Amino acid sequence: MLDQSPQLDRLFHALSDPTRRAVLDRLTRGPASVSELAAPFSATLASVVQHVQVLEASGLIATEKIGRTRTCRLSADAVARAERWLSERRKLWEARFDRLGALLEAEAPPNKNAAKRKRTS
Amino acid sequence: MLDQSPQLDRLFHALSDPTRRAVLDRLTRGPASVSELAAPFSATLASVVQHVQVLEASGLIATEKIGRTRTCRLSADAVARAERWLSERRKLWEARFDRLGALLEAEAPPNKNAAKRKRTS
DNA sequence: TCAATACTTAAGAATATGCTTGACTATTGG
DNA sequence: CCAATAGTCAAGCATATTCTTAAGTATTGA
Repeated sequence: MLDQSPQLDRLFHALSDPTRRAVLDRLTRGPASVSELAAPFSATLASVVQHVQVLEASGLIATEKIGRTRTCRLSADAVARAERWLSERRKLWEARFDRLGALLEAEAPPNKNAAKRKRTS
Repeated sequence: MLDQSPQLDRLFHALSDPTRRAVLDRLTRGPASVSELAAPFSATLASVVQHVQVLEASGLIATEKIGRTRTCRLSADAVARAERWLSERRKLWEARFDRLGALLEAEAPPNKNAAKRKRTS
């Protein structure tokens, strides 16, 4: 299994900002230029350009510059990737929960091998 | 529709760190104490405590202190909430993509009302 | 050609994050 | 009681993030 950490880092970090999520929301209604994305916000164009760069680096959107305008569009792939990561964990957890059952769960003895050291470097 | 921005901020921010995601992974295998969570990492206990606090504030995990040990467990609800947010956007996007079709999509004229000002405050 | 448009880049300031060390508190086993 | 255990808290530090302003580039329409 390859290490997809940096990619997931960028993906979830990109999603953690409300302005960027609003940009994604706008893009679900279709492609838009950077200026169009900036219009609804109390933000300078430069600021929105930076958000767009973060979104593009995360893979959540793709952009294409034609003439002097840059058109941005959502990339369903990256959204699906983040969704899948979450889905896998939720399913694992729910499967485990189902196996044990609520009653047994309530009295399950905690794992016994505690950490012996402060660091593991 | 209530503003769930701060909650989603915390949720995705919590997911954006590899150590925290590893902690979540560990917790899909069952509850664990803070020391047990710290054991696999090159991190001090204090550092892991801080990550646990971030995860708890995001709602992704719940913790309970019994005696001197704090037991952490995954909260499927929050995971499902993040998953749902992504799923909604992906579906919107895919639905739109399907409606237009790949061919029409390739020549769809971009939205015409461009931004006229730098700020909207 | 020339001014407006649509970014783009750079630099700086304010704030947030993540990590470390060190001190401190609460429990627990002997 | 006492030492070890499991965490907790508070600083401090380095880096990252986000926003702003200002200046610069590439296109486009008249």
